[in-house]
Amino acid sequence: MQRVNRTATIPTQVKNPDLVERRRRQIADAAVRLFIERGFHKTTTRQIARAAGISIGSLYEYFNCKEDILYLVCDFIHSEMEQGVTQAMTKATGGRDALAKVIREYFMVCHRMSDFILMIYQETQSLPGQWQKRVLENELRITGLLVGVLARLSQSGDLPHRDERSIELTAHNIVVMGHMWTFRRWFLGKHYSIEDYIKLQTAAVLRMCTGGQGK
Amino acid sequence: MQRVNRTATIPTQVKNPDLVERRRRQIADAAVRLFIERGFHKTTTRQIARAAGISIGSLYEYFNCKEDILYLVCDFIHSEMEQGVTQAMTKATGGRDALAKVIREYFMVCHRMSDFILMIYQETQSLPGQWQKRVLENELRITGLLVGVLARLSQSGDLPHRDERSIELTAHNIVVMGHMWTFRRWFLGKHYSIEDYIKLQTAAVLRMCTGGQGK
DNA sequence: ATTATCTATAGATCTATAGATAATGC
DNA sequence: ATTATCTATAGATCTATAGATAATGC
Repeated sequence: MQRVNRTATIPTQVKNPDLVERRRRQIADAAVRLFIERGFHKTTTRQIARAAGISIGSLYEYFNCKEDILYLVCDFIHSEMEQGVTQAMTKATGGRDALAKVIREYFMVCHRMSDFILMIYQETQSLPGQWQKRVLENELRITGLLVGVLARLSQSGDLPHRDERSIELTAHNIVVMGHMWTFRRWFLGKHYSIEDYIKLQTAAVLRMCTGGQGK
Repeated sequence: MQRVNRTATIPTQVKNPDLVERRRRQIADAAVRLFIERGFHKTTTRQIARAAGISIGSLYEYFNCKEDILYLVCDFIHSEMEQGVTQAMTKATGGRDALAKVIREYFMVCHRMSDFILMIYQETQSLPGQWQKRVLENELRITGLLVGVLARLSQSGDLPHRDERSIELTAHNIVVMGHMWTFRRWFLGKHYSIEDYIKLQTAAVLRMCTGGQGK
């Protein structure tokens, strides 16, 4: 696993690295719930400290500023997304319905992480430029996983051949369809179950991939 | 035209309605630029007043609170979107490539309004619940315009028949593909021109609509 | 004696308003 | 005399830190 210490980029006053990791996780877990509920700007550092069960003073031993917390939260979320998507990949090792399986697994990850994905859409802009960039890189890496699958299926003949750009854009489309379930949930959730959504969108993607040449 | 006074919902101390309309437009125009650049929360009411060329005191004669300004800004944006999309519709009155024309026009509207659409994605959550709901209704109304076109094309035989839900979801997909150009622009813009994007996505949507039965 | 944590608060904002002034219309 | 605008600021936060205290390890 890529168990890199994602926390390592953020400076701290505290010497014990295990403690740093533990406390930061604890703070991030408390913070993300507040960010989802009230948004980043309306959440105060005091509220985060209280929800994490530490003092405001301690909180600032583990982070330099409020934005640091948001960055770590985003990073944790992407890390979990990536893990989920990677796992989803393993369930699709070729065959006619390989793509359908991948889509199902990916959409289920989005469904499970709905609130978190939405928060990233809303709050990425609140990060300092340097870290905004990193968040976008994470986003791109996850899309890249999908590109990889499509390329393999295309090569193995389980999907019709299409040029590289077309494959890439299809991957973006699938990724965004998963996100769409989170940011249009206020509508979609009223009219479709997640199973309906998976079924209909999978059919649409398959037509999109195989259509126009009657395979 | 639906020249309802969209401003009418927000109370004001000022008696002259024309003046209210004019000043609010002036304030909203200044505010939206700041919101796009710095985000809603990092923009202060003083900055808005200064950019609009009035005093902070006057500003509060036309709005009760900062959130009011954001709401009006969102409403203006949706109003312009709707107008753009409605106009786009008129260019597609049937025939084989009717859908392609609609998609092109719609994507061009998104391209033109890129920054504004992105802002709505990011800041809708900053609105009070009551107004969040209205913004989502606006969003739905615009999607409804697309549903209408697809339904008509489906009925006239210019598109294969499909059930209602499938049509509805296709409309959402097209709408979101337009938005995707705005919120993935940091990546897409580096690899595709808007023309590339329109061409590839139109092909994808057409396969999605006509695929699987080789029409 | 070193490391981690806490309390208390400095300092910097920012929203929204009160009360004074200027502009407009009869 | 009514309506619109401005200046100046009350009042309420909120972030981040300084300095004091508690816990840990040798």
